[in-house]
Amino acid sequence: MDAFYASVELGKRPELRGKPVVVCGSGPRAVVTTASYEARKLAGIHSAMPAAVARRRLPDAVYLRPDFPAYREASAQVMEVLRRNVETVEVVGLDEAYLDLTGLYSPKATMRRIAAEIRADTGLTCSVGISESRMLAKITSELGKPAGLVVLSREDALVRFAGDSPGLVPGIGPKTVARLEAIGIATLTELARRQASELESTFGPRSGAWLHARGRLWDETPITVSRETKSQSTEITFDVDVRQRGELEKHLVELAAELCRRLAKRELEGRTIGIKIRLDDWTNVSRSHSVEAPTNDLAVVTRVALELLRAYDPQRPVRLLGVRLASFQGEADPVAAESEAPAGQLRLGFSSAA
DNA sequence: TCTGGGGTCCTCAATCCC
DNA sequence: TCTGGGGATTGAGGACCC
Repeated sequence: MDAFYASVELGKRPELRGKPVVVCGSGPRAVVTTASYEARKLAGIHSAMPAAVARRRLPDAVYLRPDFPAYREASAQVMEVLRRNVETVEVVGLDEAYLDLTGLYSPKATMRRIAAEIRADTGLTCSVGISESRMLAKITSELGKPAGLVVLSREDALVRFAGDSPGLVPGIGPKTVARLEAIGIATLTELARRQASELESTFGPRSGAWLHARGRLWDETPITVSRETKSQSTEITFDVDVRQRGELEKHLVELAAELCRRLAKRELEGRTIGIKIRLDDWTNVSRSHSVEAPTNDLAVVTRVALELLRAYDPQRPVRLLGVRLASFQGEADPVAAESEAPAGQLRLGFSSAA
């Protein structure tokens, strides 16, 4: 979806159309969640940018608090359109999905129709990429933003992106780009030319093999209809770093209560209770402990979380505090039953409606 | 006024068990 | 009995994504 949160806001308040709109939190440490294309164009505002920087660059933009219930509602409508048109839909976050178009007579016509339906039902636009794999569909969908539809084969992509940074591939982030550059790899073509053995010795067997495949824009990740929840967490970044242990413990108790409330709602129970701490110097620390039996019991989660905090006993001011539960038991979540897309002999096209 | 919140997956080391 | 090699599990840390 294009500038999803901002676009939903524009639907709620059409009088803002054409103006730069930025969705972000209100605190001193808030970051930008979404910027409308006007805000991007005018001042280079993008998601994850500190809200304070955005306000300095573009004081006259419209700044809005996120309204997640509205985004969830809009997202559900969009996904409903996808599911009524295509059998295998993998939802990734509120504003992105992969569709298995294998076997369709005309993937392009189908996606044009779906995009039009989404627009008719929700007033929102999306960008579509159609290609031979999940990864290529995603890369391709970026080319058409906003509201575009692009079809690109792997063969054409290899030519088109030959001189681009490997960072173009989803999953290759800034750290990996830097490590690749350090061994003389700055372009996709250079990555594609390296032996698997060399990449494996630098990055380890799994990551090396993965990079070797991605360098040739090769990807066989299946489209999976639904995924099991592996963990759930709640965290808070304080407006001002916290030094007092008592205050930290008070926040931890509140976080545990919030987490348990959400876990209970989804009937999730887990064995591994963890805490996460970010200190003022940005070092991250996590501690966890596994209990005998799966639980979402407030008393147990709170007790273990407090024990972990007391054992670690932060020696610097704390910026962020979080609680997490993981190692969930099998079929606790009714919507989480795993199901995989049919393998599809003739992989004509996958598409991403990112 | 520098850097959110909610996730997934991977690596590596230690430990236990077969 | 000694030794070694695998798995599986835990725990910590980090990269990455929406």
